[in-house]
Amino acid sequence: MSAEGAQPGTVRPGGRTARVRATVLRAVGDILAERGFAHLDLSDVARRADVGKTTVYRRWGSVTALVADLLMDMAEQSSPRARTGSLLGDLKANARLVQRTLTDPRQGPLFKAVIAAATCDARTAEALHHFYDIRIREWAPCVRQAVDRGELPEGTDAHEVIRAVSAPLYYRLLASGDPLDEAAADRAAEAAAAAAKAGAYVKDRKDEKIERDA
Amino acid sequence: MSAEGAQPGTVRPGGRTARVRATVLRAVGDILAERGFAHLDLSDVARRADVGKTTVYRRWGSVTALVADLLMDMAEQSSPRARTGSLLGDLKANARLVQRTLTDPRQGPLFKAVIAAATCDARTAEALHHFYDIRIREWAPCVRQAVDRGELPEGTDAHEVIRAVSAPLYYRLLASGDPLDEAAADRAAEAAAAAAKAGAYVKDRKDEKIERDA
DNA sequence: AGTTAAACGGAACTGTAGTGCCGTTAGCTG
DNA sequence: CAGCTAACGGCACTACAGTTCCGTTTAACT
Repeated sequence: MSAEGAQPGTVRPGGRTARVRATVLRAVGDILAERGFAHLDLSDVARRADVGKTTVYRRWGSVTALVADLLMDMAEQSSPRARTGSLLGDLKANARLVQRTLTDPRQGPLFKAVIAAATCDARTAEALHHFYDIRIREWAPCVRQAVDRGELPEGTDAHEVIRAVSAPLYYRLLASGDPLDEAAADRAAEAAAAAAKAGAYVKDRKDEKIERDA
Repeated sequence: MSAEGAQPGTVRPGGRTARVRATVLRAVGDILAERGFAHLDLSDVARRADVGKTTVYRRWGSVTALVADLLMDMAEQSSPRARTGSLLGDLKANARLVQRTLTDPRQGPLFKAVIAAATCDARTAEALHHFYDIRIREWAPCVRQAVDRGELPEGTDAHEVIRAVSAPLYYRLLASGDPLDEAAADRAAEAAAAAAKAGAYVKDRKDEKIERDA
């Protein structure tokens, strides 16, 4: 007898199963990139991937689950960090990378769609957070090295600095709509570096100036 | 004869028409806040608003158009800025306001959903950008006053500083998933203030250090 | 108050997304 | 390489979102 609790695709992950997954995720990415999250439905995915409709419904079952799986896939391909020798150089390289990704004709719309999907479902959101966690971990050493070199104060939260570089770019992409050019990327990097040098990202500041209310 | 190009609701905007719009937008907000963008469909809206299904389809016609109209409505209610007397005080007040809004049980999910909708449609995105443009204009004077007081360098881009306060909070909400607490808000304000003081948001820097490549 | 047509709303219709059934293909194990 | 069954895929079915049609209500203007 088989353990009936197992999800389809987990017992025999290779061969055809893997091929179907790759084709389907490719189709999902294509649809998200060119039509956006709102126009994604499972029937359409099955048609585009040239795969049985039943298969898509059985293995994923919902739009958000599809996107979550796509994010798992995206999380595996990592892009290595820069090593320019200075904090500002590294942060600018990171900012430029993010900026180029978000303005790319395929990646930009894709990221928009993936984030939209994550707002609708907890599991998808979790997959997205995992994705960014990996990317941030990849780049955090830049900041730690800057601390070692004495460029930044001791106790600086490396992850927080890396996030500070991306944040303004994502804010432009999703909220304000301001242009996402190289100047914006450089500015994001410079601002993060300046704030970090001023100690804005030093963590666990128990020695903070005494609260002065009441 | 009537100009047939006119959109429904524009010729007789008062009375029942206005009442229907208010009820429908209320229902849209409710659904977005409690179920998210993916589960919003026009039939459901009509049912919840206790309004003829035909009306919703005729006047709005799509989910994104509904959200765009909701954003028009949201843009009208503005929240006045703080006047604490110092840049950091004002920025912290702004950061706290954004943080409280995004963690509010109704407003938080609503903002997520609205941003998700904006990623799927150009007109909705435009409405969202307009919404943030208004909010940012409202708070920009804080920064200009700080320049006048000599707290910030001449030529500092006021809008950019205000955006820099919100950006990390939205990044947490939508991308990284890190906690959106008061500490995060204070950090965002402090980082923006520090970067601004360092001159990271001075615009039109034609006197920038000479490019040194090739 | 009366007139006009803008806007609403009920009811019937249609296309298609989502589901269930079952036979076929092919991945893993020994 | 043979057997077992996980996983796929075609087909028929269902439910409901989205559309059309037309009669009713009522906002705007005189």
